[in-house]
Amino acid sequence: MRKPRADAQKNREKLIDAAREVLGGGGPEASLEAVARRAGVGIGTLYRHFPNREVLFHAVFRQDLEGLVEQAEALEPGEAPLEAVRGWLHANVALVETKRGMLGALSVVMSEESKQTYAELTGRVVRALNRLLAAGVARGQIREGIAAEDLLQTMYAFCYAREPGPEWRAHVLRLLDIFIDGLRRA
Amino acid sequence: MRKPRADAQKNREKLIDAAREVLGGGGPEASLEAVARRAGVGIGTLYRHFPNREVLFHAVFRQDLEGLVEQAEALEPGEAPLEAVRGWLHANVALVETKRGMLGALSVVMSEESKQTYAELTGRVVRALNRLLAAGVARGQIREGIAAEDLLQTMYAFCYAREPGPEWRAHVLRLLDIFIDGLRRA
DNA sequence: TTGAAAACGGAGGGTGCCTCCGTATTATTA
DNA sequence: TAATAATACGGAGGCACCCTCCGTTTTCAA
Repeated sequence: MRKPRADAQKNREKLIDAAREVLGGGGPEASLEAVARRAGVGIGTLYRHFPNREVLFHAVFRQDLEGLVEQAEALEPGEAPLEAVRGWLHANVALVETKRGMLGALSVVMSEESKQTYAELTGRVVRALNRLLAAGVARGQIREGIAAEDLLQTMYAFCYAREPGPEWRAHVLRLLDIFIDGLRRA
Repeated sequence: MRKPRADAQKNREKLIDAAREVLGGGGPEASLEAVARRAGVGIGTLYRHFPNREVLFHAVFRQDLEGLVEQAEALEPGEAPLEAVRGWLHANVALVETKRGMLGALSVVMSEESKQTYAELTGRVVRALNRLLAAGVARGQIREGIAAEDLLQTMYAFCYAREPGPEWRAHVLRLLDIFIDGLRRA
């Protein structure tokens, strides 16, 4: 088993980046040939790396999710742990905004492998958020009895309660901020 | 302004029926050429009647909705008004089941005309349901303070709370039946 | 340096979208 | 009823996209 070729890896990256731009901007229906063009790569190369649209979606989404997870793990409670939480939730809302279309197009059935990957990633997020929450509680800044899952669930509920539109993000963030303010120790 | 041609009207009907079958069964992405074939009509005829996919969706949906409205208006309170309500709600769930994909594909922006049409149809449904509810209350069979809008909202909430799947309909109907049982005068 | 493994690109066959226009059908007029 | 004008029909054709296949090019390792 020889070392993977460098050009293959580079093209893979280029394709994922191109897909993020093209499929994010033009909606999940955008042409895969446009993605290949944007990546400066032949259509055959795209299909070799990603045998269908969905696999490509997953690759983009997984990479973005990983970024978000790392961001969460890098957060330091510092002076204002609640503000750290707020910032991270805002970033997550932004991700939902760009990925909504793609996520809707993902089949409900995932491979065992993807399921495991996602479970692991959300596990890491939950641990990171819980660490921040615990720090806030220890400092007497955040009320007790709140779990990371509560935050995530609330955030997704706000995201999906309203249909996409020009005001969507502002609306979601406003509700979210009210909720976050409610987390402060009275 | 002469009388509309009979063949045109007939083809329009055939196309709507074909669209209901093809787009209902094969999902909203199914080919419009398949719809035309199924209707036994040229593709040009389809496009003359329905300049794009969405207009065709609306036509199918509007017709189904009209059927449901007429069904509601035909209901007689009779001995068991609550059972009449239950039957109608079940029919509505069935409609949601077949139309879910299509509805999702409908653009959020509708013409003023469609909006008015739908508003009028739901108005008629509300009146019909309220009539049944009032009859039930008068007979002492249904608790007071329930409005048609409550029923519709509850039904849609159950429909959209769960993702589509093999158990979807049974699950929705079960929750709905529990709710309806709760409407009985204690 | 060299050759096999790995990856590349894009032509090609299939399908769908939508338009356009010559042909056929229908309603009206005489 | 026959002629005519309005209306509708069908499907060929042009374009884009999907995906596969394979001759060519690049890379890695011996």
